[in-house]
Amino acid sequence: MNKAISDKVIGRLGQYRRLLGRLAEEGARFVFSHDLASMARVTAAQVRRDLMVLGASGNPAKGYSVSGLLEDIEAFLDAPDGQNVALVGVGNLGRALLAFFAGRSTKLRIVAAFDANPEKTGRVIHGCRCYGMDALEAEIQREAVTVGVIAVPADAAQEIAEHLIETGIRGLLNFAPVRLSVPANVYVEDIDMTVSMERVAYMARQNAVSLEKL
Amino acid sequence: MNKAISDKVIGRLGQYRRLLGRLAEEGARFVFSHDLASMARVTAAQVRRDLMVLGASGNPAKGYSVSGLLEDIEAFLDAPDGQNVALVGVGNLGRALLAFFAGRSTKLRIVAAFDANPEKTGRVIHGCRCYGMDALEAEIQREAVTVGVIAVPADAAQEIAEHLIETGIRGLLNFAPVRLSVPANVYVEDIDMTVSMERVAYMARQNAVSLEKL
DNA sequence: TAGATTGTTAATCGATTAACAATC
DNA sequence: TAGATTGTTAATCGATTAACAATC
Repeated sequence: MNKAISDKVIGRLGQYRRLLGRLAEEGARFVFSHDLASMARVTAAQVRRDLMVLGASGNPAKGYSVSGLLEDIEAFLDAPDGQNVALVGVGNLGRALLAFFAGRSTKLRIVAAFDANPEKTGRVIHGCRCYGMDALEAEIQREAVTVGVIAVPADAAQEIAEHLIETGIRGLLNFAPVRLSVPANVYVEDIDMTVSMERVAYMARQNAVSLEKL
Repeated sequence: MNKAISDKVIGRLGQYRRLLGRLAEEGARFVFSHDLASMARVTAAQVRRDLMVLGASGNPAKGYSVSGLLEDIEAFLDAPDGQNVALVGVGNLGRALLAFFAGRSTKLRIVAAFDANPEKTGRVIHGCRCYGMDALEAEIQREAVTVGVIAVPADAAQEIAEHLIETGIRGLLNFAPVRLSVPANVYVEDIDMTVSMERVAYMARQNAVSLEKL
């Protein structure tokens, strides 16, 4: 029924949560839509609309309750029992991801890492055990993994994606610079650092040029 | 004058280039819009529109020339003399980025890395020299850096961004999970892995649920 | 030629924003 | 109360897609 909620809204809710967490630490009890808006770089109307979608409500005099909003967003975004994540590819990027997410959240845990290179398997990196590719299916099922992270070279990514989907995974975070072809019931988010870097470079140049014109 | 070109188009052109590079390696001379479309997960009309914006043209009988398109996209996306990039933050992620971009492109080079931790400076990592923060301004000017990559913890990111902007940088790729506040003439692209991971987890759950309903 | 694709305009779609009555 | 914000609908905006004449 809440199928209509787009991934953009989900992303913004994630951002609001982070800001609210910071506000809660600072001891703030209430927050207005425009405060969240300026911190998340969206409009106040957008914030109100997102919170309306969420079913959260505020008060014209005080704004929204920080703790209430945090609870509402958590109830919406998080799986009650958390979700387990598997990482494939323990190269530089893979290890950075393990470090980045280690202990960051109790709801999303990278519980297993996999690599084709035997030198990288059999150890524990940033608290995560690394297995060979032959252990993939068994470990994913044992740990009830629902999210896969692909951090392998471009030419291996499609095969790995198919392998992960076969085990039942329905969400992939893909760092390989290729477009994966997947069934419609699998969500893929691409983080394409090559494209991002090129885009930033182009836009930087445009901004530098427009500066010269002044 | 080509100010109207959005960053979305820039991103797609980057993707087309990658696909075209692969096609060129395979020896393909010509390509139809629908071939590029299926590989880049967009519509054929979208591809034609993007190429029209670029000023490239094709032929109803043969399609587009692979090499011609590559040249056109390069002429559009790349700075003739290349652009230099500076990385700030030589942690796990920073080192992964150095490895990822090392030797990948002759047009975009990470020419200097900076870190506040003296243990990380004074060495060369994946071909890139690492400096202390005090060398930032001098090195950026010496190397004529135009793009900055921020790979520091969230609480240091805003300060670093301001520092980079002071040196004249107009494009930032930000991996820190904060929204940077920057002047309008600075382009920031956020790669927020926390938000991405949460979104994938949510969508994976939705897809798993809709699967159960069948 | 017949059939398919390009180039480009018009129509559609979805998301964002503006607006304002209701509320505190 | 007066002033500001919330909740929500209507208007706007921009990007995507459909459509089709021109072209090979």
